[in-house]
Amino acid sequence: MGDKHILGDLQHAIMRVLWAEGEATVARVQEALEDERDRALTTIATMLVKMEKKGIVAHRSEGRQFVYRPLVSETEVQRSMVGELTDMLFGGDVTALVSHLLTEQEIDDKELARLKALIAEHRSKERRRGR
Amino acid sequence: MGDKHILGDLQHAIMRVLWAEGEATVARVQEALEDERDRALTTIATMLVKMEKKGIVAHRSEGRQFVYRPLVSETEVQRSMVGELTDMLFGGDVTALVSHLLTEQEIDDKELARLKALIAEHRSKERRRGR
DNA sequence: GCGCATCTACTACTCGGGTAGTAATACTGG
DNA sequence: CCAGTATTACTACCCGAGTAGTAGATGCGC
Repeated sequence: MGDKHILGDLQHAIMRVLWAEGEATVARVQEALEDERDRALTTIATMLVKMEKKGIVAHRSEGRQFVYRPLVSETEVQRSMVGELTDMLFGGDVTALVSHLLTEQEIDDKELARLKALIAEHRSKERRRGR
Repeated sequence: MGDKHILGDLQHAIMRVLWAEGEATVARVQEALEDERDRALTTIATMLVKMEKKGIVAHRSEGRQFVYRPLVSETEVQRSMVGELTDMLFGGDVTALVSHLLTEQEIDDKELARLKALIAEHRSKERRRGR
């Protein structure tokens, strides 16, 4: 649970397929990833084995092929990885990260407006929850 | 320049020392990192060689020891790594990242207030620049 | 049933981060 | 000048991500 769900590129790409489809065979994963890059079936299969060993996916047999499903949610992975990065780059200070986003990452007025709305919305949500 | 300044844990720890001190010898870096974890001098030295090969630090000789200095700024590294993560986890959508921070990462009222202030400040800055 | 296609299993290799021992070298104190 | 110390150079590992070939098993078409 509280594990480090830090995924590499391919692992994450595979997870995205599984999250989107609920579950998928090796062939299906490969197919879904085909436009991004062409990888051998065995590459996907090997990776899935490693991922299962790590405990982030599981499989069941359907006929003679394996159907894989995710064991961690996208949100969990996001939390892990964003948290990791925030710690590493900003000493765990979330506002420092947001500040960086505002000043160093290109953000246009439209996005800024959405951010403002997000924060306003969040505040009211907090209040509604009785904070 | 536009390179991928994606650093591992140790590399980043070393960079933090160099950023803080401007430049430092191997021994100084090790000393600064001592409280975090005890690593052999040669570990730091080897890493610095690899980092120099990557082009993110450089050294000059002072007597018989090397004095290393950073060749990339902290901001550049933050931009690279935050950008990378934003692409990987949120399809490049910065507002999605902020939204995640608001809903999934624990943010208290004080931080929220600071965020609001940040955004307000940023907006006025934009306006001042004539956007 | 034979042969071909499809799958998984196993094995192997590259690469970069991380860690460190040992060798060579240069300096320093007595 | 000589022994010990500090410092870099070289070498060697381990590990996990990623990539894929080959082998072995299993099902399918005819």
